[in-house]
Amino acid sequence: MTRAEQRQRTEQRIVAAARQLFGEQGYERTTIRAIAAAADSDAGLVMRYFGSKEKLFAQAAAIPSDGPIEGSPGEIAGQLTSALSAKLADEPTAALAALRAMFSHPEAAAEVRAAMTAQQRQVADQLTGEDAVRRAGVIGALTLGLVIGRHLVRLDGLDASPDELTELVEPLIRDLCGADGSSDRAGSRA
Amino acid sequence: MTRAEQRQRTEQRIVAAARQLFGEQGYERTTIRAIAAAADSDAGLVMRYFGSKEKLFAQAAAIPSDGPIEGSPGEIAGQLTSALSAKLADEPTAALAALRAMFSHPEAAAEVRAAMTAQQRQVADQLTGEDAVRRAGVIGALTLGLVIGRHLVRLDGLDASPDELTELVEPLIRDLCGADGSSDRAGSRA
DNA sequence: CATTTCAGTCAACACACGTAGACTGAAATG
DNA sequence: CATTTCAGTCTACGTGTGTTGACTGAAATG
Repeated sequence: MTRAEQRQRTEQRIVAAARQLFGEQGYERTTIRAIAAAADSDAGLVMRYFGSKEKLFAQAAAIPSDGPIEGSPGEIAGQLTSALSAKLADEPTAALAALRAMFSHPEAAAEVRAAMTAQQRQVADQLTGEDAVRRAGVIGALTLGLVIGRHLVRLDGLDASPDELTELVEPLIRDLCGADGSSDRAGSRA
Repeated sequence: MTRAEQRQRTEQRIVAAARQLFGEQGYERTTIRAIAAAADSDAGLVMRYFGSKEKLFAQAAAIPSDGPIEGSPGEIAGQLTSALSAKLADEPTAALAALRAMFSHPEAAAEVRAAMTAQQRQVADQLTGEDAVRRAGVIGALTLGLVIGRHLVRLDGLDASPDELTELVEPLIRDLCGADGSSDRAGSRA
């Protein structure tokens, strides 16, 4: 096995171990030594390859962005719903690491905020009404709550299949997008 | 000033400082020394009064429970909405400390899970339908996402007034409670 | 084959943390 | 007033951390 290959594999093992441990225990409780051990490697090597714990975290906890979101309110609702469904289906390890760490680690918080803000802005720009930003915010909050509630907190009832949950949530998202029959939305009681 | 008074005031200052710092920085990043300094006190004294960092945290991050939730689906929706509204209005410092810490501190996670599970069970017990637990879970996730999104992550759009947000969220909660006109709920597309 | 490069290992540093214990002076007690 | 109690302060210990740098042996290079 060539030297470059060997190095690449080791780096990958380290990043994978870091992702898992950061995701399970958060930033502060995860030590370089533990990561190195889990990757069958050495703390000094981790430092040499990634420079610092901070940089390793940044690399391990980068959040993959969802695709672009566009179209009519109904289409937007559909795209949001299926993006949510994907996040419920498998454990998004990298995102979980960022999510878990964000509450005690400002840089991780910025990462999550950036990822969510980008998506919300896409949504808000294409919804009509003066409260579009607010509605996009509630959609973001709902998504955030579901992902955290399912993967991190393991709330009662959120261990259902992704399909069962999506079925329940989809009408809410459609409502918030204003994708229902008439042109003005729900607030039937206000 | 009597000695008992003096002690009580000092303990209160310490708990208040602990609540704030735990809420701002999480469990691990908050040091006994920093708490003592913020309370104009001494680390050794904090130890003597509270025994350990762990015990101080438990006292500072105890989550006050909402009142009982009961009645028809419509009433339940109303109670949930006003409880949510309260959580959006002022910063629930103790709960924020627990919320922020829960992601890196297992004991805090248990605290939050217990508080939320208790409320969800109350709701699920009084809703009809086989998916009651799931619906209560989604309500919990929505609440969690809104509180975290507003106070911890400061998501776009969630900085609106509590009334504006409540107005937007209430129909969703009513829907999840099955409080709408007809007896079977939304899922018009399923 | 001789030399250089570099992945991997090991030991050690400086620092910050939770925690323990000795000490001081004023309030409580008789 | 003499004694005890105790709030508050200071110093120090042990431990675990991120990080550094020296060392080793095999792969790369000429």
